[in-house]
Amino acid sequence: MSERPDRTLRRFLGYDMKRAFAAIQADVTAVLAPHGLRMLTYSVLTVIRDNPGLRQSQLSEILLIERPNLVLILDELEGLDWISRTRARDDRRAYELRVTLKGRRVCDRATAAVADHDTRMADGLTAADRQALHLALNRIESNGRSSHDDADQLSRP
Amino acid sequence: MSERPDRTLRRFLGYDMKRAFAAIQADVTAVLAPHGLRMLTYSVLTVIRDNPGLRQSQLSEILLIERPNLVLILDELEGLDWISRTRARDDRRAYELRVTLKGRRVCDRATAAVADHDTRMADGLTAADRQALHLALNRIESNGRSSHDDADQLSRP
DNA sequence: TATTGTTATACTCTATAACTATA
DNA sequence: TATAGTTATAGAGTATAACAATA
Repeated sequence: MSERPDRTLRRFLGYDMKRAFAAIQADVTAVLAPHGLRMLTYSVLTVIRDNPGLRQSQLSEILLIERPNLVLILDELEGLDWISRTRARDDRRAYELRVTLKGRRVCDRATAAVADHDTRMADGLTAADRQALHLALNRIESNGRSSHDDADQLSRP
Repeated sequence: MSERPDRTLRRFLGYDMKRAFAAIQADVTAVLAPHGLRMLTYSVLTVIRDNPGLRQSQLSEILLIERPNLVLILDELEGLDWISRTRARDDRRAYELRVTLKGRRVCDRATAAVADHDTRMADGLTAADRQALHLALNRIESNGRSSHDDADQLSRP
């Protein structure tokens, strides 16, 4: 086996990103576990915390989670009494999502732990490096959205 | 719903990375599909192409794929006659992996397509931006490995 | 007729234990 | 006894179709 056995793949941003993200995911999963959360449940809880009264369909769009998959995650959080679903007065099909007092405590502690984790993962990067990384990642995300939109346009002319 | 409903999560590199990687993954999956490949099968094929005679356990370590999961991927590639498994002469437990002529053509065409995709996803980034991004991602991957090693040390003092 | 939330289902990727055959 | 490859299996995460209640 040669010195850099994945040299062809290492030229691609996607490959480096998959590996860097796998490292982050493993670490943040371990960080969240003691709080009773996973990446998905944590991000759902946090977005509801930031947007009281949010509907499930809105949450689904924000976090790019299909509505059917969101139902189970919300069932879990509701079962723990960390969020509440209350029927919307103006549209009785929809639920308004809110984080309970208990859920707020869990969410805030978890956010502190995740912030620590994030700092650790960025060790060796300057503030400018971090900022540039955020910008580059946002650019890539947006490039992906564009090419997806293009495909949509092509398939429905 | 507020203007930036995921503002808390957007502060974290992991969140931006998950979204950027999801965009890349969706795009590269669509790019590879016409070649009969997925991300996993493509990366396996490419690493074998770069390292003829590689053993499955080595491949497993390089790509961070558990050996049992690799077996099915190799079965698939072997079934397509894109790779060959031949018993090693010096160790009759192991297989030597090689890409067939047919597999080489598929792999090279796919690599050209993935290179295109990679360029598209990096649209708007300068060569220096790209270079910095590679370095930052490698740094994060390595930070992840360190914290994992630390945990290992702690659990076996 | 369209939308909100839901159920059922299937597919991919990942992870672990236990087996076989060789070493 | 240890290692290489394999089998079986289970768990996440993700995706789509179809349904009931409501708009």
